[in-house]
Amino acid sequence: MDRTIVDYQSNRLQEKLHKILGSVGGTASGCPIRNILDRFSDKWSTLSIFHLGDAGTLRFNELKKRIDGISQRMLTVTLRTLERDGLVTRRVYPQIPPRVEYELTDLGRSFLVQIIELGDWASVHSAQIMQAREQYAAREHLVVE
Amino acid sequence: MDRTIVDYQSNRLQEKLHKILGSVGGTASGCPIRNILDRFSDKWSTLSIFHLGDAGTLRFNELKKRIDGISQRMLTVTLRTLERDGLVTRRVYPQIPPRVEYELTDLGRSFLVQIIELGDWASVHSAQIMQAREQYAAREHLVVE
DNA sequence: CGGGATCCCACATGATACTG
DNA sequence: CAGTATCATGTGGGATCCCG
Repeated sequence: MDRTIVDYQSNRLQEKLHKILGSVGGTASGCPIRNILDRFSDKWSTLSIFHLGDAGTLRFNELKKRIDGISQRMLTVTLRTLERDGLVTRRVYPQIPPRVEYELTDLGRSFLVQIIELGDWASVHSAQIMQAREQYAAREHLVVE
Repeated sequence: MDRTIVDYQSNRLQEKLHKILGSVGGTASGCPIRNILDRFSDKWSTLSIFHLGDAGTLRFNELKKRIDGISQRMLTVTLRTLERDGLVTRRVYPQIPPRVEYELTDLGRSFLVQIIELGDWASVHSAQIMQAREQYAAREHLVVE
């Protein structure tokens, strides 16, 4: 059930790890890998993709209602970035008042699968992590004598 | 080979997605899921875990040498957080000069597997994303008339 | 309705200096 | 060697106002 102990030493994973470490080597900010990983780390990006994945197509304000606490500005900025990276399509209907619909691309759905797995991991291990945090405060640090 | 088009509509994934959306619902900053996802998004955390996963055990300065560009302060802060969350162990040898070794826990190795998959996704799709970015600059936005 | 433009501040992070 | 403490800064992101 709980796969906490993982065979991370499998050739397959080691291979991927070395490939990644090679790619991120130069911390030159131009590094595309780092650049993409930043999308995963962005709170608003992940939430936007979760909701678009769930709902299919959403208008700007529909999305805004679903993402609790996001400001108009950040939703705009986030969606622009996702559109620029090819994860989301933006469709404008030239009518008054304007209607703009957002939807995941195939690439975006592929991305969604990844962050679902992340979220699932977090969900499964959250209790373990919360426990570690509690112990941390009241712990003597490990000392080898 | 390239699984860009993914069956993201599988019951399994939808189930996980709904579970996640339920958990992140209240954007109360105390939310453990959001809280954990922040670790994934942290540049220095992911790099630290990559290198610890690759090397097994590393001393403070060994790790610092491997993570290009990290400041002493940020490495300390990062390692403390990872230790607090139970992802990394910190072992202090009381000798002069001091010797401190860091190593992934089982939980940390489980985490490592997740970010390897992320990095792999980024690596596989980076060309596609870079291409999307180039097109974005020179594109007429999609308008339905 | 769906933004764009500004202002502004908190906080994350870098640089530097000191220490057991 | 492995930090801690202090100071400096830049920028992510919220609040607000305006516009087609």
